[in-house]
Amino acid sequence: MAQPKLLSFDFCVLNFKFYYMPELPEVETVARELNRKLKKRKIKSVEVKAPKMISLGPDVVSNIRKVKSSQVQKFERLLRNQIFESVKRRAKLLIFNFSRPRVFSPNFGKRKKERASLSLLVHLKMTGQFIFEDTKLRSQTHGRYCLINKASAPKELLPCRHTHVIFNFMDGSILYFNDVRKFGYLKLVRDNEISQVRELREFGPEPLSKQYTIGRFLTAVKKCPKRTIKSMLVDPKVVAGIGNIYSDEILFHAGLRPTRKVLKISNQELGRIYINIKKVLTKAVKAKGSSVGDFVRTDGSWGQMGKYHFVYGRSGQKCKRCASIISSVKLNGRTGSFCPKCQK
DNA sequence: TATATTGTTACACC
DNA sequence: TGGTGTAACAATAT
Repeated sequence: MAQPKLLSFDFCVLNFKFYYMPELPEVETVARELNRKLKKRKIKSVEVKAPKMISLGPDVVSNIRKVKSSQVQKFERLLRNQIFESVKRRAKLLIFNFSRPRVFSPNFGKRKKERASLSLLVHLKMTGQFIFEDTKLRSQTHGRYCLINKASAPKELLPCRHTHVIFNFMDGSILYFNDVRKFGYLKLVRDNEISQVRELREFGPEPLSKQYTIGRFLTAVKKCPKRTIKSMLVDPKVVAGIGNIYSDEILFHAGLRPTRKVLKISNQELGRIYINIKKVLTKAVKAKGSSVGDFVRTDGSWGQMGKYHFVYGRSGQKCKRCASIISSVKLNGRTGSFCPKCQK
């Protein structure tokens, strides 16, 4: 009887059902939540259980690269005593900033030893998730809950077999990083190295920024006249943060099929796509924020998030607008869904 | 066994 | 040569 009530308040879950891949709105939600929850918390210790998921320095990320145990130790050591300052998002990448640790030279603190502050870059890829566990909940329950999978078997003790990195805070609260597929990564860099991080350099513009104008959109798109519009929207170098789900939804609302070639799209149609990039993502950022909250309160009820989707994941079902059957195509190795009547 | 997924890379083709 | 597409890869639950 007491348990659902407990879960409804102190337990902050920041994750998504495994087939709702985190894209810009989901990562934005995670960033905002974590920013609020982690601000000024000091790390007591870090445990890395899956060395392949972490890396040090701005090097190119590779899932295959073996990380030596010394690097794991260094990763854990560098993060110890760090204080979370902020969590931000760039494309689908989470950027954690830590405050500069006060390190003094041996001569009685007269001279500060120069040391760059640290940033942690985290990509959730498909199934990465952060779960923050407050002190209050932990003192009130024996077990901890990990809603990592589906409604039929939602509860697992934390840490579970998919927990790969654990952040223990001074006040007893804990942040878990889980990833079923292990495609995600945590990359620790010094702030003076951050400009060398390749993925950050190569990201296209943020679609929700004021700087992302119709002009920028048109210029970028028209550079590749022979590509399909869908492949342009999901290309992080063209525009940041859009994946399979939102590209499908944007194209539905713009009324264009994903297979259309850029060359054969009119300026008016491109304008509709641009408008809907802003519209769909803005709506999703708002919706994700609230639906995640609902999800936590209902404990195991995963619904809510898909209710705004018109085409994604609805192949074979009726179009919500015209009742035609939603079709799908394979494009660049990904499934694209569209309504054959609403989208031309 | 086939499928789903992201982002990167290797390679074929025009 | 470079623009473009295709396939493979990482991992694992369904």
